[in-house]
Amino acid sequence: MVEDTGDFTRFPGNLLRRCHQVAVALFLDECSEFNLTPLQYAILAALEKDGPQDQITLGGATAIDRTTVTVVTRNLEEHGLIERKKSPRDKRYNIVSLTNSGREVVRDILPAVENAQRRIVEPLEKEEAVQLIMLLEKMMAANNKLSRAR
Amino acid sequence: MVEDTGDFTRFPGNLLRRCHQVAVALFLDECSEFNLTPLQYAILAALEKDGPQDQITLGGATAIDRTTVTVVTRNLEEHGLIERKKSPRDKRYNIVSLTNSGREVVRDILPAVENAQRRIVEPLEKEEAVQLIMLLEKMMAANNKLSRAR
DNA sequence: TCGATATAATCAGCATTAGGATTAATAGTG
DNA sequence: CACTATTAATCCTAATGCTGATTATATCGA
Repeated sequence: MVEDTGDFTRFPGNLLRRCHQVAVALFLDECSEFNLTPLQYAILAALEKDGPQDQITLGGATAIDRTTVTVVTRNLEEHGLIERKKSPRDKRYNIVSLTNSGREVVRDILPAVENAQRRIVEPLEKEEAVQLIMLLEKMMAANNKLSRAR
Repeated sequence: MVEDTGDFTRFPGNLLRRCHQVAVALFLDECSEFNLTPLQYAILAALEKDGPQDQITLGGATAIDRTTVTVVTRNLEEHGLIERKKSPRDKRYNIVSLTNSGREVVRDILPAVENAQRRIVEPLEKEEAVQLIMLLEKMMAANNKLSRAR
């Protein structure tokens, strides 16, 4: 019996990488007309839900690393979907807020985003999809502290 | 009833992104002394399993995009873990093979890689972990064609 | 044989993810 | 008040991932 050097392609880490690839591809496919990436959408959705906030808070709400938040928000600002202003109280903070244009986009894109999410779990039975989401949330909650963007 | 603009943080795509983040972080933590990333390991493991092969085949075996294979193999070559030679039969092909040093590393690192995989699913019950792997594989198999690295 | 087609690898460019260093600003302590 | 520590944002670097273009090579059909 030599066969216990597991097949790497079936390791959880590798499966998560590939499923994530697929999820991004489906998102981009469904949302192509809006020219928004998953991260850009996550930022806009967080701003719509919780209102204007600084970049660290935004990173916490979306689980996006602080340096990535810098890049993504700069990009969204250049496209006119958000504004960034230094807080007058504490000039270290950039307060990020939706523009009217951004508010419009984040609403209009929602059906496409939901289609993408549907397609991601489409190969699964309904109960399986529910189960998957539950398991992923459980894993994530426990390993919360491991990625810099809490 | 207004509450059907779902919470983006619980969408499958977002959960997959975050779980993948965690998986990469755990891999790097466990394997830090070997200075190998998950993709570098995937390439070495595929070479150990299937022997010397061209970059397209390698990309197929690991589900890594062809341009990423170019970057990762160049890096591994610079570190002396693999060799790349033009096939004499067809000079379009780079035939990639493990060096002795690479063969050594891919064997020595295995326990650390397995520890990482264990830690990824550690928050789950044993049957839950099995279920998760099954569900991820099912999703992936069905959406196979969606990412360039088949 | 010549021309069109196909294929492997690479490159350029952009987005995502993170670590580490730096800068600017604030807060806290003696 | 001055010195220290902390914190938010940014920059640099590097790895991952994909699109599209280019180059070199090979193949197939007329």
